[in-house]
Amino acid sequence: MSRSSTSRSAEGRRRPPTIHDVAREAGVSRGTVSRVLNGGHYVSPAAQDAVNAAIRKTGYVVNRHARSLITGKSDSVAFLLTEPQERFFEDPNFNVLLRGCTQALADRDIPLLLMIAGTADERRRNLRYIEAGHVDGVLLVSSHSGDPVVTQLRRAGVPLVACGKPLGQTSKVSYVAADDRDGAREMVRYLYASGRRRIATVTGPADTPGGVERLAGYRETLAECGLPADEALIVPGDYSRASGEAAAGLLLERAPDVDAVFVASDLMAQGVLDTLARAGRRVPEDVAVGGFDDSPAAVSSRPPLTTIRQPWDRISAEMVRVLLARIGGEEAAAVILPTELVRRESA
Amino acid sequence: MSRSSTSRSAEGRRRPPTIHDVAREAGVSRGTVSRVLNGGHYVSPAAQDAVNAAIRKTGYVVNRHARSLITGKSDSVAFLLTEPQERFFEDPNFNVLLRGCTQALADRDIPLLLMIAGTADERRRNLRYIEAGHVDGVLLVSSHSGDPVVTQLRRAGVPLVACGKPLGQTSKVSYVAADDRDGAREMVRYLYASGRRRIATVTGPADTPGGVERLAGYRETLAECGLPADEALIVPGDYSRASGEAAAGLLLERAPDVDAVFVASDLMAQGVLDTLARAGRRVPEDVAVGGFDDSPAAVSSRPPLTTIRQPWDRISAEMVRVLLARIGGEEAAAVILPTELVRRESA
DNA sequence: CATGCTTCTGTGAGCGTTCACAGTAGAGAA
DNA sequence: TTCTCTACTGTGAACGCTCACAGAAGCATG
Repeated sequence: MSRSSTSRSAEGRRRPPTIHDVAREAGVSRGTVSRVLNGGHYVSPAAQDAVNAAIRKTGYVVNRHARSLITGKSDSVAFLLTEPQERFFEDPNFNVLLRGCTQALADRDIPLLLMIAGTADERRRNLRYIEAGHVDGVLLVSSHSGDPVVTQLRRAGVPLVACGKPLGQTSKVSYVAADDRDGAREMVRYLYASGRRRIATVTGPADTPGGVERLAGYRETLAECGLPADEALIVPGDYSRASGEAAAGLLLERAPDVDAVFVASDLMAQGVLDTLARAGRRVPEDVAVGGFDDSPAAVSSRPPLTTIRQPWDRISAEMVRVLLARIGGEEAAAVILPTELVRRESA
Repeated sequence: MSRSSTSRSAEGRRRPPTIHDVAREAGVSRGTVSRVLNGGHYVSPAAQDAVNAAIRKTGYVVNRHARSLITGKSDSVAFLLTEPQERFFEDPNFNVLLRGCTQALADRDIPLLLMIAGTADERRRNLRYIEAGHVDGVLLVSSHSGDPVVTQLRRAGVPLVACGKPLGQTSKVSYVAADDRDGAREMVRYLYASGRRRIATVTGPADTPGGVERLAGYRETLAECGLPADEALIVPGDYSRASGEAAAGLLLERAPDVDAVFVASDLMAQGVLDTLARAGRRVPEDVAVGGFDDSPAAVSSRPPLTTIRQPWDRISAEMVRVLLARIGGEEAAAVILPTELVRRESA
């Protein structure tokens, strides 16, 4: 029972106080301290105060490992990114999402483990870690369909919330997404309302929900406005700036009379602007350009982009909320959040 | 001793196998399994094989909480960001750094906890968590001096590695940084060599190592080249694009004959380019512009930026290496990594 | 006065590891 | 033979917490 100083690091960290120390200090038992720590039910006010005072005095902080050992929960969640790394770098949305989630979790005192699974090997390793129960749940960012991670996590019974609707999932999995389709409709309607009649689109990848939904919204709105469906006006992209440049080139070739482009991401829209500028088309006079995301790129491009704002702050907050509910035993849920048209100079 | 199925989540996760199950399966004791898990010293080859087979068969994964409880180590590290949030969004370097660290840690099977401490309240909370010993060490990203976090962590004896030299630290703290001063010298020398004689600079904040060192390199090189030190040519910035725009405006006013600008970050350089374009100055014909960082912004700006590449991949790898060494008991260390001039069109 | 109920408190057990220690077997030396 | 040394193995005791349970009050009800 030696109480001798047990230094642990090179710098000499002291042994932190345990629940025992607090109990002794407060003149109560471990059980009572534990009850105070976990909500204070069935604890007398006097004991409450004594324990709280003792906690302050001793500087006690609960040992999460010991707690987790017995509860079987880790009180932490993973933020799992299964994108090829370029996208992580290029796409500013990830930053916003990541920060939002970190924040929302921090408010509940839950640490976030960042996991990046670009390669198959990394995926295996991270899955192994997650399936071992080292995290209570997973915030998944992986827009591509056919991602084996979703099915694997579901099979393992790990609570999961995806960002964006996971395509090709038979059974229900929780997700939070912006209303891509409606956002696209709003933008195309806006372009139409401002007098444009040859409205093209640069789409996202066909295996991402954003790619699919935004294109669908585009098509619906054209029909709604009585504009002919012209496949020459639909050019595929992959969300990268370079693909936007290329798509615009193709578009000018196939449909030189184009007077508006709805681009499925701001980054691609930047590329489109570059190409249009090189081709001598003025924006928005000759061609109006609408983006999607309202990322920092939208403000910094010349001219600044009229775009559809995705409510990333709300998305991250909702992802965390839904995940925690799911961990708490609630059923899977889908949350669709409204988007908003932001008018700048490009359209 | 009931072995009944203990479902833990809504989905019904089964109780994972323990070291006991492995031991039974392999026909050895817990101790032997534990030894295999921890390097396999003093274990017969036969036992080794039996245990490994049993691990594969049972799908055993060590319970880190139980291990941590007894070892007193968490086998995880924190990535602590103490910047105001805008910078996190704007600065693409953070992304690269974050990914690099995650990767380097993943290779050693160590999870990374992401912590963001913009406000004083967040700082307090995160420090509390860290000081409780929930992580073995901290990767600190906080360039501003006078950051109380550094001192506090040092006092608590938490192993720590900073990104960039922490200013105003009396005693030694580990850090990894690019050779800012030398990078600045190389750029200014390059501008001089290409015939420029009125070389201005837009600096970073004076309370960041990058701000201080890059300015010092600039001054030294001017002196070296025999150019007069003209304070009108030195304009302060804060690394943001907007501050670059403003700085360039001020500069054109104070020194209209400027023929080159060394800008302490690519982001600010973008702002400088904007202002120069609006003022009708051609780049690089009238004014050469040199950036710093070689961030994605350098490629996407018009014209693409000649800049100084910071070896972020190596920086993150070194940060992790140094931190783990420090956790292992080694002394504090400073690592300075060389930069590299990247020639593009702006200079 | 016994009985039940509610509120509060303390205690032992056990979560899954590692660690220190005690032991065993076999090889080589005295 | 006996002793020592090395290589290996098993066992109890922690680590710091929560949980289930047992019990002690206090108060109303029969």
